[in-house]
Formats: sequence, structure tokens, C-alpha cells
Amino acid sequence: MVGKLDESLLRDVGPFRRLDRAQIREILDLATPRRFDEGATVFREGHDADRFYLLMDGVIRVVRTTAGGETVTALHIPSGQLFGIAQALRRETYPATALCARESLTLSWPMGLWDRFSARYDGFAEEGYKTVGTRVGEMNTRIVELATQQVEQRIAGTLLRLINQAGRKVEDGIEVGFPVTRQDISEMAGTTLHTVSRLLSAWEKQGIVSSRRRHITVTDPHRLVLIGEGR
Amino acid sequence: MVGKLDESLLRDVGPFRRLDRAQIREILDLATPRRFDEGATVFREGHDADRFYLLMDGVIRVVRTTAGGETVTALHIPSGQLFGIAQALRRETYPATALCARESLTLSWPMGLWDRFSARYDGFAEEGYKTVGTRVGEMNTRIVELATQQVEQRIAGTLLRLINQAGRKVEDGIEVGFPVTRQDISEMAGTTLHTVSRLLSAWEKQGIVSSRRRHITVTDPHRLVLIGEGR
DNA sequence: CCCGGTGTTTGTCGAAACGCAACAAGGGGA
DNA sequence: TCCCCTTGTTGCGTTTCGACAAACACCGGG
Repeated sequence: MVGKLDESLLRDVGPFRRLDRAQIREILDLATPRRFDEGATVFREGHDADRFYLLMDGVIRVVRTTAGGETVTALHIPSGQLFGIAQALRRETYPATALCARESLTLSWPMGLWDRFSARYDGFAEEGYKTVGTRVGEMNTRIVELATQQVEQRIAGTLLRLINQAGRKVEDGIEVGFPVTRQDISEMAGTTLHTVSRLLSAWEKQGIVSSRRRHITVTDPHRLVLIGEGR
Repeated sequence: MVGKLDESLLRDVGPFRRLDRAQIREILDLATPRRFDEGATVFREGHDADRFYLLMDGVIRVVRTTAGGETVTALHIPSGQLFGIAQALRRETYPATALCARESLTLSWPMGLWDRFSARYDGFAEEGYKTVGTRVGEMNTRIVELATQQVEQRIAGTLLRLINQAGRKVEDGIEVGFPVTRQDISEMAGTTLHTVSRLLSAWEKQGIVSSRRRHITVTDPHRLVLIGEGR
């Protein structure tokens, strides 16, 4: 097992921001840290929701799988956020599967502590619900996009969301901060990797994006916004 | 203004089930009852979330409107449920618009009372969060459907959901319990009214559904389930 | 260095679904 | 009763996408 975790780890993380040193100490002493490889599964859809997590570093991809075996990516979670907080909505099982889009570090606690943390620590429940609220908003937006927009607009929207959530400024634009394949993007936009590939090729010719294997850089975000709005 | 509301109104309604007579009395005395015509707006997307509601009777349709003016129906709310509970997720504005799919009766309270109710009344917050949890689950399902299924399957799924949530047993099957147009269904399934019309005509010929103007009856739900699964 | 697996590109083809348009059928109000 | 407006139907042309297929690029391991 690991030695004592340092209190500075949680000092600037949303749900714990209002707590004092001693409280953070208590919380850390109850936490289980863990490292996950890229592609590893943190928890699975339908399984008993026995723990909740805080993402310290990395990116989590939340996916659902259909009866037919197809995969749909619901959202990505950046570091510093809680996830797997089924208990907040009084669910007994996880509603989706959480994968690591790249190597990730988590802290986790038994779900039984959720209500205790909520009662004892100022701002903890508050932050948790805000997180849920934000995600519900995002889901809503996705529904509207899927229902009304064409594939081209949806892919543009998907790329923009990716660089917003996990973008890294690089020399010629903004790069998505974790490895993404065409397949991944197709699962986010609800289309096929073929269509994504074609479209990215076209955009690359127009100088809107540039991509290497598993890496995508948006060089002209403004154009992408226009495309997303339907020209 | 209306006279005193009767306590039996809330006795069997989810969020208040665990309360005693006196508590229900307190809550009712703070409530504002209101009747809405079919098609009336209860609250609008983006407006200040100043009240939360309980649907006593009727059906609420939750919709979002795109920049381009298209409408997408997110879900329907049956009577007995809380809605407009933005405060539970610490939102300051309503995330969507609530319309009445038919004549409806609501009680409502100032949003400021949400936290007071949560603290004071056993099971109130619990029920609220469960409701949110259920709706999040439904939204997730819709995302998966929109992303992976074809129009035919989505329309089948939409119809099944409608009769589950607001179905009324009639002589030759199960009827949707409020007026629905082809346009409405297209907004739920993310397609056009033309496609819906064609499909319903075809299904009517096959004896799966029967419809009159603004009324739809499913006569063979099992067949519809098969279609929804892709045959 | 070669080899296999994974990820990507590109082309062709056809079906699904949409837009347009014209028309039919009810229903409610004057 | 008549008229108008909303709702529903249907045919046709067009576009968009997905299915299939073949080949190539990149990467790590033996």
C-alpha cells in the first residue's frame, strides 16, 4: 500500500475547497488511491455502485453499450471531478461504464461514506449536485444535437467539446489532450468511423484541423464553430 | 384565490408519502395551485428558476428549442411527480421548457422552500433525487437510441415509452393518454412528421397500431417491441 | 528486420430518410 | 351550415450516410 497522501492533493479540488487541513486529512485517510492504464475499466454499467471516485489525473470516458454490442460515448470527465456518484441520485447500480481515455489516477471511497461526507463537510454535496447538473445539461445538449443536426455538424460539435474539456494549446492550434481515434469520435457523434475519416480528411485539406495517428489538433476553431452552426 | 386544499391530495404522492397530516397541512398552505390549458407553458428554458412544481393531474411535455427554431421533446412527466426542480442540481435557470400535453393541474412553491423542505421533511429530498436519477437514466437511453438506431426503431421505442408512461387500456389495445400528433412523435424520435406518418400508415395496415386524429392506440405492443429491437 | 495488429484512407454502391409539394380529411368557430 | 385551419397522407426526386472492400501507414515485439 501507499504511504500517507499529501493534503495539498485535495486543497484545490472542487468538492473539498472549503475544508480545512484537518478535514482533508480525515478524508484522505479513508481514500484508496489507484492508477489505471489507458483503456482500463474503472467500473461497469449495471454493477453494484459500491464506491465513488475522484479523478486526480487523466481523462475518464463514460460509455454505454447497446444490446447489439455497439458502443456510445456519453461524455468525458476531466481531472478534478467526482464520478461514479450514483448515490447522489440514489441509484444502486452504475448507469454507465467508465474507461480511462489515458493513464489515470483516482481516489475512491466506499459509497457508504457519501452521505456522511455530505452531512459533515460543507460544500461537498453542493459540488456533487452541481457536477450532476452540469452533466445533465451536457446530455441534454447531446440529445438535441443528435435529434436535429447532420453528421457534419455533430462531428464539429464533438471536436469542439473535446478541445474545450481537454484541450492543450500547441504551436499550430489546440490539441485534444488524450489519444483519440476516428472510431472514438464516431462513437461520440453517433456515426461511423468511415464518415469521420472522410470528413477529417476534407477538413485537413481546408486547414481546419491537422491530425496524426491518435492525435487531433484543431487549427481553426472558429471555422469549426461555423460548421457546427450549419455554415 | 382558492379555498383550503384537502390534505388527501398529497397523501399518496411520492415525495410526501412519509409525512403526517400536520406536515402535509403546512406544505399545502404554502402551495399555489394552478390550472393550465392544453398547450400552455408552465415555465421556459433559460428563465430564472423561481418555483418548483408538483403535477397533480395531466401530462407535462419537456422540450428544448434549437437555435434554428426546431423543437426536441426530451421527456414526458406523468402526474404525481415533481418537476422544475432545478434547485436540486443547484441550477439557477430552468434547463428546458415545460408545456402541457393536455389540461393540467399543478401545485407550486417558491424555490427558496426547496432546501427547507429537504431539511425538514423526511424522504422529500430522497424522492427528488430519485426522480432526477430516473430521468437521467431515460436521457441516457435516448442518447443511445438516437446514436445507434434507425428511425423505424426509434419511433417504435417512442410509442412504447408513451404507452408505458401515459397509457390507457381501451377495447382494442392501449391508447396514449393525451393528444399526440405526428409532429409530436417526430419531435420525440428526432425525425420528420412525414416519415412518422408513412410508418404509422404502414403499421396500421399491418394491424400494429390504429389511429384517429390526435389519438394513437397500440394494438400489438409485442410486435412493436420486436421492431424496436430491430426485428 | 520482418511481421502482425491496429488505426486510417479512399472508392464504389445502394438504401434510408428527408424535402418538396399537392391534396385529403376533420373539427371548431362564425 | 359553411369556411378555414390544423392535421394527416402520399408520391417523387435528392441527398446523406452507412456497408463493403481493398490497401496503406504506423508501431511494437520477436
